[in-house]
Amino acid sequence: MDLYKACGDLVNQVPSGQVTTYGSVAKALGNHIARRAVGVVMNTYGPPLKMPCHRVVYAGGGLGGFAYGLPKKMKMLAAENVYENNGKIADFENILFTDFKTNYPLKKARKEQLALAKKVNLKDSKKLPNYVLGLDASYNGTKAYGAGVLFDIKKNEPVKTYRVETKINFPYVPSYLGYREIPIYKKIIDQVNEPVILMVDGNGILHPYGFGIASHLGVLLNMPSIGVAKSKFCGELASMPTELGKSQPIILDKKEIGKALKTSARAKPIYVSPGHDISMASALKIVIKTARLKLPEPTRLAHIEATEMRRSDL
DNA sequence: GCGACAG
DNA sequence: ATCTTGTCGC
Repeated sequence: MDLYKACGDLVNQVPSGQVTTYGSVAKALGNHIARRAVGVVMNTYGPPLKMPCHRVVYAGGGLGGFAYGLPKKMKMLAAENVYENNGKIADFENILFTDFKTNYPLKKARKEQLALAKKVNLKDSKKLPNYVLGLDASYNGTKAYGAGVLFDIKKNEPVKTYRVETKINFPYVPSYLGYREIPIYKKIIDQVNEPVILMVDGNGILHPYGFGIASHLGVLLNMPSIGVAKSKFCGELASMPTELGKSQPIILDKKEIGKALKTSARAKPIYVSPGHDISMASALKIVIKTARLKLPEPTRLAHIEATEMRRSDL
């Protein structure tokens, strides 16, 4: 699914003499939550996709942003008889275009997530592997650098590092992270021969639809997986964990969807949730066992590696 | 201005 | 995720 192209196809429908909003384009993509992603897409990928970014403005009629500067945006709009009035688009309500032709790609994606979410298994698979594969990605525009760190649980040490580079076609949209990063991780996992537990930078079932990237990846590849996030995506926690190595449940709709785990005395807790083919208890146990600093070693090392790959490639 | 939506 | 030096504190 190429959401960059889908975004370009929508913005190209806005006629000269009219404007639309970031949120309207997002709704046409299938979810208003993608409004910020629309701005990011135009800013980062607008030129190659050739879309009239200058016709996209804020919901209240504010001017919005422009990669080449606001004066240029206003000049281009003026050439189409669209003018500014005190920092707002004149006659905004009457020249607002929202009548997009679309097949709502994000609605399709959500439907797919909901179907796949039914396959999530939260019990431990017969025999959990002795290895963890920590996964993380770093970005420069449309280019992604992915790293996987194979980690021996018993010996408590990294064994091998995998690296991949790939083009991506999906922006970061909250609750759709899998569609952006799974293609990267698949390329890494293809090279791994040992049975592993996937440890992903992101969430498992700690997700508004119970289907974060760790669950998504685990179900698609039929592998046990764990999600480890640095901030809370959703749900409520009764109290903050204070003691090192202790956790507090995160509740959503009266169900426990994850744990806030204190792994460092001074840092904020991390958020652990099972992805697939693993229990909450085992997911937590493995994260605790592999954590020396704030983040568990497999993801921490993968993060360092992915960042280094990007920097050395500049 | 506040709160906040993983990466 | 990315843009970014030094600095405070355990």
